[in-house]
Amino acid sequence: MVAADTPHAGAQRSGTGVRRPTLHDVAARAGVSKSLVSLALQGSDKVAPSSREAIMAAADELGYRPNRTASSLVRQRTHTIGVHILDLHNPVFAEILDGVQEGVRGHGYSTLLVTGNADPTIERTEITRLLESRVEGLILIAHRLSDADLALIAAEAPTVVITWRTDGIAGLDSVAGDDLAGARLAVDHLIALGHARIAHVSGGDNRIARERRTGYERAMIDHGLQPLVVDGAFTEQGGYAGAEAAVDSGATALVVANDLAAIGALAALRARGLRTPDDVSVVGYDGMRLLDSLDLTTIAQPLADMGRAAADLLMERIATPDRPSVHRQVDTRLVARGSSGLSLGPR
Amino acid sequence: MVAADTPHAGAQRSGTGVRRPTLHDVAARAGVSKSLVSLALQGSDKVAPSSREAIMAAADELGYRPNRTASSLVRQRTHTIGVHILDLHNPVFAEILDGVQEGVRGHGYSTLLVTGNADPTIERTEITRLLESRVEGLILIAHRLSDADLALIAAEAPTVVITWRTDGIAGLDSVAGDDLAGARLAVDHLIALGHARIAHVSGGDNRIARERRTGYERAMIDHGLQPLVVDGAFTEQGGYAGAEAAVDSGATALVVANDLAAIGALAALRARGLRTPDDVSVVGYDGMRLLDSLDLTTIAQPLADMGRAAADLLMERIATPDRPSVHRQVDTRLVARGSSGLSLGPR
DNA sequence: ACCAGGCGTTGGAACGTTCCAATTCCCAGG
DNA sequence: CCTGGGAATTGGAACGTTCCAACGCCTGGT
Repeated sequence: MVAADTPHAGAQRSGTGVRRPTLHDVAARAGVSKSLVSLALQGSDKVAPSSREAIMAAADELGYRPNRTASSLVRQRTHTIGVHILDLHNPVFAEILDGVQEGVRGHGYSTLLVTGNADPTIERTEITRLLESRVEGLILIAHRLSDADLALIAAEAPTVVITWRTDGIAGLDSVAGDDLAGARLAVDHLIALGHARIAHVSGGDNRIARERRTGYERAMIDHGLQPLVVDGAFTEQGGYAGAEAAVDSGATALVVANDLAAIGALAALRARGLRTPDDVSVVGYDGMRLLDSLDLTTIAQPLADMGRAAADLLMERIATPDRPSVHRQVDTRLVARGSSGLSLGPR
Repeated sequence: MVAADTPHAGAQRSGTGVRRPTLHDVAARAGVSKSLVSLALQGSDKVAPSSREAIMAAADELGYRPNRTASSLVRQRTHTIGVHILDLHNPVFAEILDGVQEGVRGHGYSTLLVTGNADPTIERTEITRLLESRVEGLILIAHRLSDADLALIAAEAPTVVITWRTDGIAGLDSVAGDDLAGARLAVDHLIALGHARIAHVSGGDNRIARERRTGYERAMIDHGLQPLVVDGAFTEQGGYAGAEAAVDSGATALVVANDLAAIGALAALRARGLRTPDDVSVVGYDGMRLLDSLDLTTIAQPLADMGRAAADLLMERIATPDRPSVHRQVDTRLVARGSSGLSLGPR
């Protein structure tokens, strides 16, 4: 028993005043130097068993908790990676995030999470914050940044973009499916079921939406069919409105830009008294888990795997910062469920 | 122009070697002391305009980026709060997280996010990690910790538990709806629609599930009806299996433990060729956004608001660590949609 | 001509670690 | 009895900030 004025276990209140015990305090109580405490706590084998015991006991009694900020400062490593997520509302991103979490935890990293609410300005400031916190890498689960901004960011920290291919930026890797091919899968599937009036409910004006739309258009043309694109968005509301417009134009099948919008489309059809798939077939895109229960056909991507792959890629780049950029393409496949079925022919 | 050996803007590669510029470097280039640079960067008004300009220019040219870890160390503030989320797969938690993010960002905080995958051991180690990172507060979006663990944690950092009321632990506040009353709302609604054979698909063996179950049972008994509880879980699979068991027992209406399970229940009914609400009515619990499109009746909680409320509570407690514990109860209401309707009477 | 006082600026200590170089201690070998 | 050397331990510098006390300088009042 030493130093009556050092705080002791559990006693300090959460808030003001009472300083948390440091290495010094533990050292004083154990009767050794702070260096030895540091060594012991790191599990070094050059600490005498007797000292180790005394140190552990002291640390325990004081409720000592190492200070990572101090440690980070001197080691020049934070063991933290920054994650930016475009939109927490979309379960798809949450599923990717889940994979990311699992992947980085496996490597002993924590995640600092930010959202930009799809606003490039907020996105930039939030990412700046991550950079100031000296994250060792960055994973962007979709973003709205320009290539120039992206290059600046990637120059400061290894970065992985999930959701679309990004080439030609040093220090940056990407993970994505092939949206062109995926959209074609949907079209082929519906044609095989006998549909001809297949419409596309678009995802708005952004990179992924354009890609999927193009894939749809090309596939239609290749089959000698007339593309029909109606405006939508990557939201339930977007899918709802788009589906209405599409059936108004006489479509018997819908290739919807993403799953969320497909759920909205289904609601629109239901509201109109149209049955799925008897009257109108629907195919979504992304492959979120929930769709299984909703019996919705979709172009599925291995979401959690994408997150894990991004984590792996990032770890590799942290280890080898100068290696060339890598794009990891995940496979996209059609998961046929009840929302797509035999067409009853043009009405 | 000074110091030819200092790194210059954009030039340093992301990885090895090249040291990032520090206050010293900026100071050297601007021809002033590091103290003045620090002052200028903090926007102090006691820096001469000429110096300020020179400093800003130098910082810019060097691509200077303040180091938050160093700053945190000396200021004893990290401006970071730790968030633990039980399960990223459940959109409900994501919606709460979204509110949390918004709430803390408004106060200039970042979030360090971890998941424990519903395993108390992982949960503890992940939260330990947060504590070591010296987060200034903790928000637990559901957890599996014991009260003892919780008390230990709350003694180290202000903590808010979302999802159920937690009393009697110093330094800890909570935000939740009234599950007892909520379950009663569901029962009342179904009885008003003429149902009598109302079953409850439970959420398994955990605190919330028990609460909702008890609410259901009491409401049934108060109405002179016989409770019928079938085992389920807070997952689609749980709801699916539970719904099968319930209809086998002749139920015409289902109060399902949460929305995810309700979606599963709907799938089970569909698979059996039962129509909703004509054959069987279904009521979920939680109020996730998606349900609107799915036309599923639910006992709704203001999820994002709960997240924001937790953030506010945490900010208050950080400001006043010693104030008494607060429980913020949010209101729970029935949102009637198509999945619940008039009963056709007992079959 | 001198001094008070404000403004702008500066050096240095501190934050809590890690890690290197140096020191002490002890024992075996000569 | 001395010495060499390994094991155990230690002091101190460093990491990049913040902030305090103190400094020099200029201006204006007397």
